[in-house]
Amino acid sequence: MNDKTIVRPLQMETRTLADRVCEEIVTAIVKGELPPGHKISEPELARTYGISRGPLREAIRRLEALRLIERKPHVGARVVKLTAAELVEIYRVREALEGMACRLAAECMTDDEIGELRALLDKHEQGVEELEGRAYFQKEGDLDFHYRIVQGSKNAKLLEILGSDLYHLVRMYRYQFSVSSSRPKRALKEHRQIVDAIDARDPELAEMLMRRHISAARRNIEDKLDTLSQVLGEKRG
Amino acid sequence: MNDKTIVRPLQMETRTLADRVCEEIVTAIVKGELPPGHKISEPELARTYGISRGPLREAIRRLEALRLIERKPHVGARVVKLTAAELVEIYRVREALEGMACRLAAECMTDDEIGELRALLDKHEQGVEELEGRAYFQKEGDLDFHYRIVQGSKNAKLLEILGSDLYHLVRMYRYQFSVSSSRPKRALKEHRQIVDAIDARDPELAEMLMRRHISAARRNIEDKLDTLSQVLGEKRG
DNA sequence: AAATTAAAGATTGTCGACAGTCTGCAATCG
DNA sequence: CGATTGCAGACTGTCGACAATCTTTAATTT
Repeated sequence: MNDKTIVRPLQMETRTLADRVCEEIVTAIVKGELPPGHKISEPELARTYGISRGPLREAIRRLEALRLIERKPHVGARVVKLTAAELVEIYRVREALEGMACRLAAECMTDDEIGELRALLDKHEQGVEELEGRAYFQKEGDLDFHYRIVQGSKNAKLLEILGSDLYHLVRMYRYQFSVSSSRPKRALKEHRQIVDAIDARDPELAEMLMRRHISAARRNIEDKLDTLSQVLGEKRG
Repeated sequence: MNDKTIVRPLQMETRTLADRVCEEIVTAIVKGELPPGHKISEPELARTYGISRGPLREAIRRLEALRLIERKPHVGARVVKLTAAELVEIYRVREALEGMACRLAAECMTDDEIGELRALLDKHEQGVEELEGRAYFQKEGDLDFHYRIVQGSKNAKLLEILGSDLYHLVRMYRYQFSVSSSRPKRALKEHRQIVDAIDARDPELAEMLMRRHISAARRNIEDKLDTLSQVLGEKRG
């Protein structure tokens, strides 16, 4: 009960080496510094981060759990290549899980949390108007909104799956394709409808709206990718 | 293009040590040989399986990814304790994901797969009648049915999440609480309805039926656990 | 006697080294 | 000239050992 309770000077690295390196590699992958398909060389990365192969292998294992890299025995690890089909699959899963999250949020979210959600949307609206709504919305704002609703569901499993299995991949996709949400105003409007349904404590409406919202985004991606593959397909077609 | 296509004599252990040990520990945990809350001692387990701590640590990390154990830095790993609340959370997630899987299965499943599904249900019906439907149904038969529908969705992400994050925990719960599905005939009837909806290529009905099916199972668990905690709660007043 | 502190034991995190396997290149043969 | 085989290099999988941390026990003090 004495000086031990002082705040540690600079958050004395209580986390393990593997923890920190894992985080760094995650951002490196999401930002594209480690591009998809890139070979992960254990000795090279170990030198890069100044650690031994032991902790690095632990970090790599964790990245595999996050579905950011894929490993083959005796061959090595590579950064995942997100194909169009897989991205669509992810959006199907998001539709299901976030729909459920939204339903539960309408039941469990506190009034304070709903207020914060509205404030967040107001901030987004500013961003949409000021920047003509591409840069801000595309990056983290949108996922912020979705993440908070998942938190509002008070369901740890939902949070766990969405947070550790899916959102990293979605973020990676957005960074690398530089997707410009392409319908920021409409998305914002849909977000407001969703909050209204949650505020009205209408679980079924909230779920339906969220599912339509994500489903629309999925169809948006499907269209883009279809036209893209058509253009590319004509060459080898 | 010659003899290289012969089947390998005895599937020369191409998997790594960590792979095999991980599998063994998974079954040990699911079957309760390693009970919930049990401390995972690295040196002890290493001796048990006759391997070094290196591969064992890798296996432990994989178990952590499967959510079967929890680790704290510098303290160690313990087998997860499945609380009632967490189990209900898992069933919420299953309701969402398997509902979506069932919807997609109604669109994507081949007629052959549907036929196999019906055959499986016939086999289950025999089991229900012969054994008065407890032992067989509770163990693997039910999850077989659900797993096949998820496979029928042709969505790898769904299969990944359900297979690696949730089903192990459900299996563990069933082994350890020895839950006797308690409504085998009704569940079988619901299963048949679901297959009928898939066969009719009615995605929305299929999803709704699957969700109701899992939701009923969840309420069943909630009731049991409520009464159980009531009984236990009277002691501590 | 209870509580606090200090030391001992064990365990986890980290490291360097060795062995088995895969990849790529080169030399050889058809 | 193309395909196959052998070899060199690099890399991953595995192992044993050391250091840092946590837990437990015991002694000391109030």
